[in-house]
Amino acid sequence: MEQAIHPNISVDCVIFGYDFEKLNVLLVERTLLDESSGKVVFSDLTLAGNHVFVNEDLKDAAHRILFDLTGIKDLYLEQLGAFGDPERLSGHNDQLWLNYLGYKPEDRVITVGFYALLNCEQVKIVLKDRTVKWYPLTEIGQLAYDHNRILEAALHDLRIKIRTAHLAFELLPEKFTLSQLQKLMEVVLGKTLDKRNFRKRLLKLKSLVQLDEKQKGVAHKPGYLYAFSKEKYDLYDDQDTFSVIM
Amino acid sequence: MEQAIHPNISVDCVIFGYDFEKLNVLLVERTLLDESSGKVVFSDLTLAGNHVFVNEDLKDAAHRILFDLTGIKDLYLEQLGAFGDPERLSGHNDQLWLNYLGYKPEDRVITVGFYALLNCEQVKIVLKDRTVKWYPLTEIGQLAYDHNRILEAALHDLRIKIRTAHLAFELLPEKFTLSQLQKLMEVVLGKTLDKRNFRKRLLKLKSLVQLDEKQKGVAHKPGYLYAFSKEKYDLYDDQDTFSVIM
DNA sequence: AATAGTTATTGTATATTTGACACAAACATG
DNA sequence: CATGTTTGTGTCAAATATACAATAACTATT
Repeated sequence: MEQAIHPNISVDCVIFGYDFEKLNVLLVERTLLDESSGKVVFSDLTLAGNHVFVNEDLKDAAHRILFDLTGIKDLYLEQLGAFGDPERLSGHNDQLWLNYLGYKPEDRVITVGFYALLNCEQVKIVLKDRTVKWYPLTEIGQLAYDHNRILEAALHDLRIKIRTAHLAFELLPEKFTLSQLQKLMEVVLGKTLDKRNFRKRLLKLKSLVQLDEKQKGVAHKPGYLYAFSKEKYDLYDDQDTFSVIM
Repeated sequence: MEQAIHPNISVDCVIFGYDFEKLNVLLVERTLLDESSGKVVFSDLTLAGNHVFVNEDLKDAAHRILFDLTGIKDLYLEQLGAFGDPERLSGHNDQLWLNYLGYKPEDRVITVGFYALLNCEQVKIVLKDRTVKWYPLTEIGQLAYDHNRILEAALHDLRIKIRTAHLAFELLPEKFTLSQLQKLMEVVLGKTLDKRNFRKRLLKLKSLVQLDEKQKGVAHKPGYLYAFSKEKYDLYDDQDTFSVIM
């Protein structure tokens, strides 16, 4: 792989992490220090992103960025589209930062947005040379560049696509209870669902298989564990999808 | 607007045109002549596309390309995403053509796909310096570059989004009959629909208004004309959308 | 002027899906 | 063993989806 950086094309990833409570997004701190005084000029947050290499496929670049941050190789990745407003890097802090990194601040950069889905349990080592943390979706304020727009687009797409059933499984561990799945849908869709009706529908999904195993160590009646069967999903394809869940 | 061409970023548009019979796509002929003999080296078809200007918004670039080809300014435009396979321009003919146009064939170009919708009646002057023609969707063979992939993505997106009601109106003239609308849905969705049930559902749409006018000059009972009301659509917003049509 | 050809318009009965709702069983804890 | 907590399950009414056919309105032809 050619390692030269392409000056005009970048990739930004909205990394959604679910912790059984809420949706979080992995954000990277961007802190500029004054070179002489060492004082903080500004400090804010960005999505995980970087320029692509000149001979690198866009999706490969996204996977590379995800791997560097989470150590996971095969994350679910969905492209959101290109963001190419000529003014997208023209914020004051953005210009200072690009200059600091050695880019030409006036260069046109279009970015391709992706989003990734994972369960927070999956990612242990989040630390690197820069501070990277989970932020609850509901508490995210203003981000660098046009990253709020990208986040918005990602959330919009997630809310639509999660109805196609298999997306939800990316946000859960391998084995999960129906209640955990329901809670996830409630968090993402932003509304509560009826337990009995939810189960009735879910059990129609051929790709959702009940295991011979129950939850352990919980102070209540343990639920059966379920898993997503990729084989059955591939088999039944689109019958097993779309608006199965509401 | 800065007129310098950006060497690394292009825009390609899938222009869908409906002619009350079938879906068509506007394609551009790409014919390379041997400079000395004048013989045709190859001749094939491409989507409507071009490089963006360095300070031009992506959507603006798409509109510019559409205007140059159709003379229409306000076409419905939807972004499909970025296509960035490093090998996307490496076909034999593609390399010859890029060289002929004066680009560096080895340059990395990512393209952003869009699709536009219009009724074939809307566009009169299709001629320019290069041959541009409507091709029935079902008869399109192999296109240049990765344009078959872009076309596929556009069609997929169109089939999903047309269920959100207002897309269909872009493919019809201002006034249309319910049968014309039904035929359009049948063509796009690729299946026949029950007339009575179709009408029952459609008439629930608040944004679809019946005019005091009937079809004229047809050799059968004339149908009422209908129109799409953008005002009512904006008013009722998402109640008026999604899976109203099946 | 009558007829043939074509498409528009409309309703009902049946099957299917959705939505609301409550209680006993199973585990951990103290 | 009593308490707290979550699981797992069925029915009925309402809404929605589907299948289906006969008459009306126009043009073209004779």
